[in-house]
Amino acid sequence: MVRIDDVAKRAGVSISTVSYALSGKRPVSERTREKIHLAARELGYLPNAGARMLAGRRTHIFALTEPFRSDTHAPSHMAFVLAASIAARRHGYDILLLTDEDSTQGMRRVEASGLVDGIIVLDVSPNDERAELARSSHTPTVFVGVPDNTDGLMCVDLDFAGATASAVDRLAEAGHRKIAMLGHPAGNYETTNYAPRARQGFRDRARELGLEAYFRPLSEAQFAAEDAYRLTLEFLDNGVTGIVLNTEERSHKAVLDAITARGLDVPRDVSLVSVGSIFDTSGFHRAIDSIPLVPEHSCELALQELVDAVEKQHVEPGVRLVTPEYRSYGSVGPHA
Amino acid sequence: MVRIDDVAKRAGVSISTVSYALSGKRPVSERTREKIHLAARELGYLPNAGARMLAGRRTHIFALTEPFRSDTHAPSHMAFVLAASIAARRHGYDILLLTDEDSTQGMRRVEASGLVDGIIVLDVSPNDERAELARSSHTPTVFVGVPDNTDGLMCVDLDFAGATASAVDRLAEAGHRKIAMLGHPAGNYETTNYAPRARQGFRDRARELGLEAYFRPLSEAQFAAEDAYRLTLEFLDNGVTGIVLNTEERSHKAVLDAITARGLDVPRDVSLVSVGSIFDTSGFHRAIDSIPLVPEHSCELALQELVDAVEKQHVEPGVRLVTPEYRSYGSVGPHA
DNA sequence: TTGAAAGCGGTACCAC
DNA sequence: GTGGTACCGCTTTCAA
Repeated sequence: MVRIDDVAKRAGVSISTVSYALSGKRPVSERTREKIHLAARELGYLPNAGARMLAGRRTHIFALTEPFRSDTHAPSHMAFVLAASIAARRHGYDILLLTDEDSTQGMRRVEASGLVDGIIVLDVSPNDERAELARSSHTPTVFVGVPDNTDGLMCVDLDFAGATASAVDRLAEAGHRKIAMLGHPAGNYETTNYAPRARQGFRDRARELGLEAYFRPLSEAQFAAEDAYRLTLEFLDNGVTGIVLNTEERSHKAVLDAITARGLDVPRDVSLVSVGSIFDTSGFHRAIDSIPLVPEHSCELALQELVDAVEKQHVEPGVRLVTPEYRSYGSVGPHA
Repeated sequence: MVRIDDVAKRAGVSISTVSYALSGKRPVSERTREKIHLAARELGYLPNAGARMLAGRRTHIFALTEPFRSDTHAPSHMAFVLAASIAARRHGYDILLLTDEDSTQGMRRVEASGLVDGIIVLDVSPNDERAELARSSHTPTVFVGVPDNTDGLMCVDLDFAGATASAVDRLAEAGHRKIAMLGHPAGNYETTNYAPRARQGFRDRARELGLEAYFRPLSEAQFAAEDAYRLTLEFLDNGVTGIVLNTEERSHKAVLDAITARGLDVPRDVSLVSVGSIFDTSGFHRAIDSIPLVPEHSCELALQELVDAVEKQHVEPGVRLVTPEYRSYGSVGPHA
């Protein structure tokens, strides 16, 4: 194993100068800096992780806690893990997976052993037990998602209310006066925080604009697509001309099928906007405008917060909402 | 932070005795052992990770490299990551995620910095570049999957050939003489190692038993289900009475649909065995016998190998195949 | 059966 | 701008 002394010797300087030259924590003359970097590169030197942790009180590792529940949607979940990991690497941190059945146990463990500099919490539920733990922890922690009680917590999430609101805006601009929203399975309005926020944004903005607006949740997951089909037919038969979708992928297809079944066309007769989807809505037979949930955005912001907290040694609690981004694929047209 | 001196003080012994009592690397009298464990528990003591790495030359962390390719099947992938992580924890190790675009880069990094005690390689391709790296590495590495050249490598995988062979056995025992196998998309027979092995086991055993046997791959993923439907009809029309499935979930449904479409019944007219599936085949409308790919089995075996190599400081190269396990759900019946 | 003390390989303070 | 060195908290050898 190549040690810092090896680099120092080869560059003809002291080990402290090597340390400073590589960390940049103290000015070093251009010439020595180059010599040192060259030597380090030639030797393939990387500081020993353990020594760095011990002496520097910094591990350059973040823990990622993610309870794998039975209802976990694997593709979304993976996208978030991957996005978090990539964002972390960009800041020079590695990700340690915390998969203990009891998620608080893993957090306690890494905290007590000083294994990580910070913790990223995924898959946040409204009354998440990890919230309380984070409050009493000395390890900076960021939530990707929003629990009910956010006191003293750093949270990052998509602005779901803003997203549905701007979907309503878009439909209103196009002249639609009677709109509807298809939501998640009803249970999600109890077990998640984002579903109600999305609904709220829809209702509030529709009221502000004086639109006639209907909201319908789906029933449980396995029947969601059938539900979406049936409810869409209902909407259409009631003269709805703009629909906001906040559902999983299969229901999107079902909605398109229902519209076709009535002999109608998007966007000629009906306009569609998908909100908070993590999949690609431009790939459907009929591409659908989207205000997507982009894991990369949420995670990048979360990591910035976390790195800041770690390196400034001071956490700034608060909920940061990612600004929704409208992606136009031509599924919204003027009201006939 | 609670340090070892705190525990030593509270237990009234020296720090070396605490270290030995907790690691068990040296006999300690029953009485002191108890005192020390009590003190440690009361104080919530866990050894500092950095200090342990530095002094003990062991990090208790394994790296997990998993290139996320576009064709990655998220649910399977997640199941393997989770299984690996759980198996690792059971052995007292944590998992560090390596998601660099260039997978060898991450491996080099953790090796040079001594961040991990070992490496787990997932999603192995036939000519995996990580194989060469593992050979020249001093960090013990285990492959979950089998590359073409396994010289000097530790590999673990399901015995796919054995699995299809025993599926053939089961059909032969039930009196079927004309059987068929539905395989993966054709490309997988070039880009993966397990697909050809499964095909091989099917062909060889059928030949040994003198059965009339047909093998058909599917076309690319998005048309797989349609293919499966069509090919199944062909099989049935040609008098095939036993079918081995080595495909993803949707094609299983398509096969069942095709059988129904011909007015036939499982297992009265046709017998079915699924091989190497990672999903639950007992949940279909018609439950299907299965010789599954169980991530927990592969990962548990892989972790045992890796832990052994790390703790005995000696790797024992070789390919360990997990013995297939036949799960009977009543989809195989006697040949009419 | 137990204790004292020498490292492990860096970081960062203090001098110059 | 650069170098010497006292830690960081644990493991493990050596001695008792």
